[in-house]
Amino acid sequence: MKGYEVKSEMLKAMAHPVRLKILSGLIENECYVNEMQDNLNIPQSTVSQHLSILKRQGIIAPRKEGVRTCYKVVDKKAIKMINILDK
Amino acid sequence: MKGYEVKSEMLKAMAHPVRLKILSGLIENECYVNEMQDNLNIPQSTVSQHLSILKRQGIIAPRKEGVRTCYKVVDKKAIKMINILDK
DNA sequence: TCAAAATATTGTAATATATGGATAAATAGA
DNA sequence: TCTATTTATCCATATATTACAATATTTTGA
Repeated sequence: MKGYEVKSEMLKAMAHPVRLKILSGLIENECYVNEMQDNLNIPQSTVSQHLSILKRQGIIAPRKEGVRTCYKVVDKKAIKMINILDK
Repeated sequence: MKGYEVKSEMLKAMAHPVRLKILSGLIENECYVNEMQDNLNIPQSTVSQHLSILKRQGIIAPRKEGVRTCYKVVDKKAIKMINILDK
């Protein structure tokens, strides 16, 4: 059952409307947290927590640039799944 | 944001180890509830509830055969996503 | 009609997830 | 060093999900 748990963790990380929106955006272009915040219109701490869920699963990765952080999607499976959902 | 909610509902329906296992099995062969039960080794009501979550999302569909019910996967996207997870 | 078998539904307690304010940490520039 | 900016973390509360026993429903066959 272990394999199913790992897979379900990945799906769970993606299975939230805000996180799906973040991922869709990040697939188009990598993006800074403050930009996402403006785009999503939800509190900063909420954005940060959603990002940390995606990061913990290895779906996105941060790159520090001075005081800002730029995230991008690094998981190919996540990209493929988003594409399937979009069809 | 509506589209993201719809998509996240589908992912949430799939994002559980038992439901992933059910789906993997059903992709191989359609199957009766009592068979799944034997296979999963969890209470009947629990199996039934997982099936109803997948059914509500239109991922699987039942076919009544006498007193038994045979389920199969009817959502192509779900199949594709499972395949991606399996790679 | 009655009983047995298969499945669904309901009630509820335990657990997990989500939200947002408050606060902390890191960095750059004055 | 002090301040402003950006991001992360912590905490409490609200909401959602999960599990399973108990019960109901449906169907078949005696």
